[in-house]
Amino acid sequence: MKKTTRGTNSRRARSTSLQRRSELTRSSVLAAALGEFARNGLDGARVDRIAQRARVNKQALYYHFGSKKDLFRATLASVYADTVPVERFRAAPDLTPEFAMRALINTLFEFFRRLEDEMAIIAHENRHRGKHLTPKIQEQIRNSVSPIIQAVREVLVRGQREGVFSHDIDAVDLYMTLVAEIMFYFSNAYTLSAIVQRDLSSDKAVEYWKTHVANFTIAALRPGRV
Amino acid sequence: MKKTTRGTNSRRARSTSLQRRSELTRSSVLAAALGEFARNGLDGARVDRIAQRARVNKQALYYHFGSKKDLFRATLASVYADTVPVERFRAAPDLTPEFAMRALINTLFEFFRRLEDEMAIIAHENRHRGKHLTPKIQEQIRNSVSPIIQAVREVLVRGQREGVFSHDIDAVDLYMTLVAEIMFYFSNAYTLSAIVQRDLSSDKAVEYWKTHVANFTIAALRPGRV
Amino acid sequence: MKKTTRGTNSRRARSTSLQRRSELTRSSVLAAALGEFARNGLDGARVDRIAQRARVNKQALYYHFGSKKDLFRATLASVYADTVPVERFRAAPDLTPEFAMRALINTLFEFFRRLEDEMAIIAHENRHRGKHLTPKIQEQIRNSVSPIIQAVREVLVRGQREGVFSHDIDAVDLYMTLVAEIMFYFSNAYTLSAIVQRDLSSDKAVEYWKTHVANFTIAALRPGRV
Amino acid sequence: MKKTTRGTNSRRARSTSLQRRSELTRSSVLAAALGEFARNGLDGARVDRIAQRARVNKQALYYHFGSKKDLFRATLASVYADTVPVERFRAAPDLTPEFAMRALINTLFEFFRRLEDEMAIIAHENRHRGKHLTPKIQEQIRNSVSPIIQAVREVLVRGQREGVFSHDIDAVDLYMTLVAEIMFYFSNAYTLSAIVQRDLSSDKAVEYWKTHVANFTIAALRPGRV
DNA sequence: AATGAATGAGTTTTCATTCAT
DNA sequence: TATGAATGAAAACTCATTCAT
Repeated sequence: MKKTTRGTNSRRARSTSLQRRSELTRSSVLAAALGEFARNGLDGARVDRIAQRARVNKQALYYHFGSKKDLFRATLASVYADTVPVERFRAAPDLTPEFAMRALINTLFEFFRRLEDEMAIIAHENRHRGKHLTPKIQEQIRNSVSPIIQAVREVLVRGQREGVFSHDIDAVDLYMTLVAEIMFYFSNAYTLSAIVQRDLSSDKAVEYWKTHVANFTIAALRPGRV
Repeated sequence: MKKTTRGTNSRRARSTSLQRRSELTRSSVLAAALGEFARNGLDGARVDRIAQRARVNKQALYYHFGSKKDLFRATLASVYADTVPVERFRAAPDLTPEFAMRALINTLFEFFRRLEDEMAIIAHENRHRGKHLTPKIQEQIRNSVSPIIQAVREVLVRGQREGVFSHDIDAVDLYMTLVAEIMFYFSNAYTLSAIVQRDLSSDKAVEYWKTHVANFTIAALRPGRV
Repeated sequence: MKKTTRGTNSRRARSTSLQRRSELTRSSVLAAALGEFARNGLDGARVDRIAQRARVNKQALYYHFGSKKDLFRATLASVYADTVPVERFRAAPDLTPEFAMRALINTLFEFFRRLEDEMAIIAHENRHRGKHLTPKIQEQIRNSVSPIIQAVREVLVRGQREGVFSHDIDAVDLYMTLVAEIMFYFSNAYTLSAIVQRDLSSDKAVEYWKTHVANFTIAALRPGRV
Repeated sequence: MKKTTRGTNSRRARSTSLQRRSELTRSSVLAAALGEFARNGLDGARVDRIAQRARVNKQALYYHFGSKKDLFRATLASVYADTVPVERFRAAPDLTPEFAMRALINTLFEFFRRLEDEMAIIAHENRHRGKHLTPKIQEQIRNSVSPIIQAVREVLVRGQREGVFSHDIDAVDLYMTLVAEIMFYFSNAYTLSAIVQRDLSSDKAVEYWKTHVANFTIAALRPGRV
């Protein structure tokens, strides 16, 4: 950027960089806040630490976000705003429904696996009984989730149409079921590990659970009397 | 799991002369701590509030538990120490395996439904990455969970023996699957509500999900090629 | 004791042992308090710790001494009450005055060297500007110190009479001078060690200082013009 | 050694814009801490009282010093960091060695007489068995003390060269001897007063002891067989 | 006289937030 | 805007002392 704007008058160069700077500040604060809130919760999080991690001054943080609680709200919103790469959930239409479903489950696993911090924030918010869920954020949640539900629905409907999936199941229910089995695994890894006495965060363990979920789901979807 | 300080009331101070007094204090502090930690987490919890709710002097709390962190540890342990009502999970042997499984799922729902605070504590501990899980507590977890796993195993094995359940599934995996679908529902009610735009905590909604889980599970367990 | 009183009626045996017990309690509390107050001062000392070290119940401590401050006062008094073994300071009359003086200095060194705790208490009291020095304690101080001063005086006077010590020095001044050089060494060992960069508490270092003090004193006492 | 916040007063906040503010806060806290720790020791000192005396917010104290213990360490360091007025210890070369020595002793008396608080801090640290003596502080001690030792050495050597002082004495030993007799007097004034039944802090009493110390020292330094 | 538990009044420390430059 | 310093309110924790058995 510097190279291309070299030569233009200094005032413009400065105002541009200020805008950019502001955005950079916001986003680096949000990134830092995500990690801090995820690990420590709203109360355990330290404003100083967020500012330090974001490499911005504390005052800048207050300037942009107003207060710690507001920053938490903004972070919560950003969790749903940023993170869904829609295209990843487009099921390949050339696969059989069963394999498309397995592929989708695989994608969901990989997707959630990287959202440790986001899941922690969401869990936290639920423990706060949705106190910070403004209508706007609720809408963001729906927007964010809908492409995933849509992807589930597409595969499900195709399977039903082709007669390989049961008609007795609803797409949203299936979505919730899948997310339950995936998120539960990742968010409860530590206490579950005590039960099964294995490290559930290892690649091998994750792969095992992924296969189980896929098999279980496919089995449940087979048509037949229920 | 909730403390039932049955009987002793007015005459308590005099009649429970011995070290009972100590136990009463301990248990009422633990009960208060459970609620406070569940709602607010380790950092958000207030020692004053716990003491107040427990109707004990704040310093009694320190006398018995040493520090806030230690109290959290003790609370976590108590979550698993309070005995699971084993008999509730004894499947009636006169039911068909399918109905026994449905009955078991029903029991699990009712069981977890009352453990809001306990689930929150466990969620907190997972967010803390198991920092407070001492070996002793880990053992308590296993002891606490094993009768439930055992109940799941019994029904599963009976169904497999009678040829109505698939042999492709492991009892522990099934246990985890069921708990995932149940606990996830209760712990994520608020953000999930934003998605489906319904109040998921109503009896009707819980009943709906319970039926879904049962149907889904039974379907998955049908024998046949996978 | 038990053996000799065996056979006497139980009441007497008990009352005797109670008296004894009381005295034992008092003295073991005082001994524990001495160490605790010496190491930690009045404010830093912990009543719990004193009771624990004395292996008595806290209530016993309060029963016998009333309060922490009173216990400190009692400890301060005991410092001066217990500790001077008069006979040790009787100078051997067959030594020359110079050797008698060296012997006396040696005795003083050995005497103070074992009084680390007592010196700390005294230092503490001085920092408190003598706040706890009741008239009674002041008298105890004089009683306790006077045999030492007397011993110094005897050797000094004998030397003066025999013409080997100067007449220009007062016995009390000499006593204070000696005590200054000895107590200062022991009570400031840690900061002095930083200056001379040696461990002043080693036997060798103490011996060196003892010799210096003796030489210096003897030299100062030689008769001659001042 | 006492802080003299000279000059700045009303305009202080505005005129000392830069990091001077910080330094002023630090130094006024240190000055207040010196008095409080001297009088009450580490445990007896009250952070509130220090902040109040320093006329700063209590939290400013934590901002600058971290904790009570660290403040004690800083205070201890400051005791030795405040520069010894070297020039005061330069002996006038036109005096005879004997008079130079008397002058030096006089200077030492006047010097230590004003260091009541500093001596108390040092006494506390010794009672703490040098627990807070970091290597850095140890070096500060040496640096602080060395000009005094040097002054003692100069007078001693000159006297030895001129044949009026004995060669049998070491400069550091002489320094320690003098400091012992001076500091001991001031730090033990209260218990010593009980012994001699006089008020040792009066000017007259100090003068008497000063003369005694000088006479005793000069006498000890006379050359001759030891 | 002995003991575990309780208590109240402090004391240190923390932390979000704001000021002044 | 950026920064170091300041601040007030609250939080955790401590400790001498007393109670009840």
